Amino acid sequence: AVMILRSRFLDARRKRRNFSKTATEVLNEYFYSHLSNPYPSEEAKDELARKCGISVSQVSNWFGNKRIRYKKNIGKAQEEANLYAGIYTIN
Amino acid sequence: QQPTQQQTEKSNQSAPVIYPWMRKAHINNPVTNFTNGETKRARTAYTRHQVLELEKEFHFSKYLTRRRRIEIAHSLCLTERQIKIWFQNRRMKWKKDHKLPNTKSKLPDTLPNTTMSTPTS
DNA sequence: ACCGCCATAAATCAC
DNA sequence: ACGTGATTTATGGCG
Repeated sequence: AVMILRSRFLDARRKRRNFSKTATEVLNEYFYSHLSNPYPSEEAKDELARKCGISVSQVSNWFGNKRIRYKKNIGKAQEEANLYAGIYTIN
Repeated sequence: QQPTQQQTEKSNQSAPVIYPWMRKAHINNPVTNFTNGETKRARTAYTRHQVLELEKEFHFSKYLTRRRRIEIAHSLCLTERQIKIWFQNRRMKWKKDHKLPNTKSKLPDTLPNTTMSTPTS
């Protein structure tokens, strides 16, 4: 029983923190301005990671989560997030 | 029940655009969810015992022979495919954990010039 | 034909 | 309780 609790301590996600507001803003801006194909290239991920001060795999996690969670909504509060990209879909 | 509203409001131009990436993928062996009528993909969570054994085996060797894969599949009540995929995923995880988390500059060496301006940690 | 790598999906975990 | 970042099963493409 103790083993089980112990293993949870070692999990990395234990120490989860939210990204900074500016980081989230940068990521959202990219996401919504590429809504037709929100799959950043490796180079784009690199740059986003730099701008946001997070790792590339964190950028990948963010986009993975964002895509799935956007899909699960479609037309809910997603319209309101259109504040980000407006109507200029760069893709 | 008369939604006599066509929603011709100003916020009209936003939502309805559905791009191909938004369509569902991998909707096989679904689990019938009655309460909501939703059809979800089943993702079996392996038991602690299964993971423990797989983890032990991985520590022994990162790659499996066909023979070993069959043995493990039987002893853990998983399919060969599941074992194979578990090891693939585990290798990916190992790589992720094992590579240095910082300074991922893949610049080989042989810097063309010496204008390197203070890496500063 | 088969298997590994990789990016990704989707569900789920855990703070 | 929920939001969100991370992890765990699973797919498909390509080499």
